[in-house]
Amino acid sequence: MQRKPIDILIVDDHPMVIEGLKTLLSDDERVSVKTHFINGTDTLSYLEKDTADVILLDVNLPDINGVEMVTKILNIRANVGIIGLSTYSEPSIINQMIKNGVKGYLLKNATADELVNAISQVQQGNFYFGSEVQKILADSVTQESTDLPKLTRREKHVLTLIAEGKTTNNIAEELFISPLTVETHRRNLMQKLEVSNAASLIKVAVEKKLI
Amino acid sequence: MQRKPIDILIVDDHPMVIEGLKTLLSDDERVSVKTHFINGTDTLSYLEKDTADVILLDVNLPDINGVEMVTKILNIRANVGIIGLSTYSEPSIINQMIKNGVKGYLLKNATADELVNAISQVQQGNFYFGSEVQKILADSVTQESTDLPKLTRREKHVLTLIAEGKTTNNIAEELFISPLTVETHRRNLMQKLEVSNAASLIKVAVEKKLI
DNA sequence: ATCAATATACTGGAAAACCAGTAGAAAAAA
DNA sequence: TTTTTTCTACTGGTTTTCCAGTATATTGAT
Repeated sequence: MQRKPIDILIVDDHPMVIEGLKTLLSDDERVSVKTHFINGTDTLSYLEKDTADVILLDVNLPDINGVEMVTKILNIRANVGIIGLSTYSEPSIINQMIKNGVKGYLLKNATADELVNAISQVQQGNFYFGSEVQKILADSVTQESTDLPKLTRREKHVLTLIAEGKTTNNIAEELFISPLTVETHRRNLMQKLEVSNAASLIKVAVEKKLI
Repeated sequence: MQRKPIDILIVDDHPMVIEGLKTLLSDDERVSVKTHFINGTDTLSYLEKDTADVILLDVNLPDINGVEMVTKILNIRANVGIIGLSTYSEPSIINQMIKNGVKGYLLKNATADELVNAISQVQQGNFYFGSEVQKILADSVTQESTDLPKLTRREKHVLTLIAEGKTTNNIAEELFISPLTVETHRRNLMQKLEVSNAASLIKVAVEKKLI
């Protein structure tokens, strides 16, 4: 029994990846690449008129970031399955993507087999994550929330300024607030992030990809 | 006059990139992809027995880093043209690659045209850099050496410890030296890296991929 | 063997960061 | 509207970093 092939949409700004995916998928008659886009905007406007079964979505698009893309896509087509694709594995991003509703996630070193597997699983409504991705997910559970203890907007702002190497006084000038206030923010940041100096603060900020 | 096609070697650990490159290059009869490898070791042992005209070399291989690969390849086959490939543009890496002898550098969002162009230029002994890469090179000239002003081994070590958020005294204990010495190192580091506090120091260290 | 670079260590003083506690105003949430 | 959170700001005291200059032992290179 030959079923209708799964319609695939590829979204990636790298021509060589697009071609690669098409080639890898062309050998398998269960899937059929419908079309491809090299940015988020075009993808979304396409989805307004037409749809697909599964979208292979590069996380690093030139215009819209991957996490937002997931939300926007599912807003338009709630039934489409999204598989995230990225070169490197960034726990926080992957976690956010999953929260927003991706059904699968693969690194770009995935094989054709993994790819087709992921697609058919996702099309059936299941989840599929590459082996490396699974490790990351496991880690992020053990480390009980890789994501940061909610910082306020102001705190994040101050944190980025600290990370830029600005001194308390510099920051105070830039934000038109008292240096004492800046210090309070820094103190609260250190407390929230459980560190004891500005250096560690930046280390954490870098780790959590805050800056 | 139909010349002998340029023999290409692809080195990349992403199946989809390999397939993509093959597809993109298959349309052009001036080039011919000889074979491909997914790691550095296999590539080098191949080059011991056989050669190619141009190597498309992914900078982020699983076993050997791109910069070293260039040196090793040219050690075996001095006449081969190497084109670096990477997803993101990292000035320091690109600069090092060029120093070590790559003849071209492209980001993975390069088009088929750019790719073939780069290959034929490099094969003729010329240089070819993608437009984004050229911008970076221009910037790094203006910023007079994006690469770090030689740090001593000890200084690098101290820098990493600072970046880990350790205090001067911690570091002193860890290295069995006086806190005053650690401070001197830190001072010299700040001078060399042209910053004025530990926070910036870490920022720079992160930027330069020292840690 | 000698010279240069590196790693080590100190003094002393100024500046900035760090700690603890408090508290009013503004904005957001209930 | 009331409550809570966030942003703001202060006092006062401790610790650490930052700056400038100096100096010796240990490497490494020629």
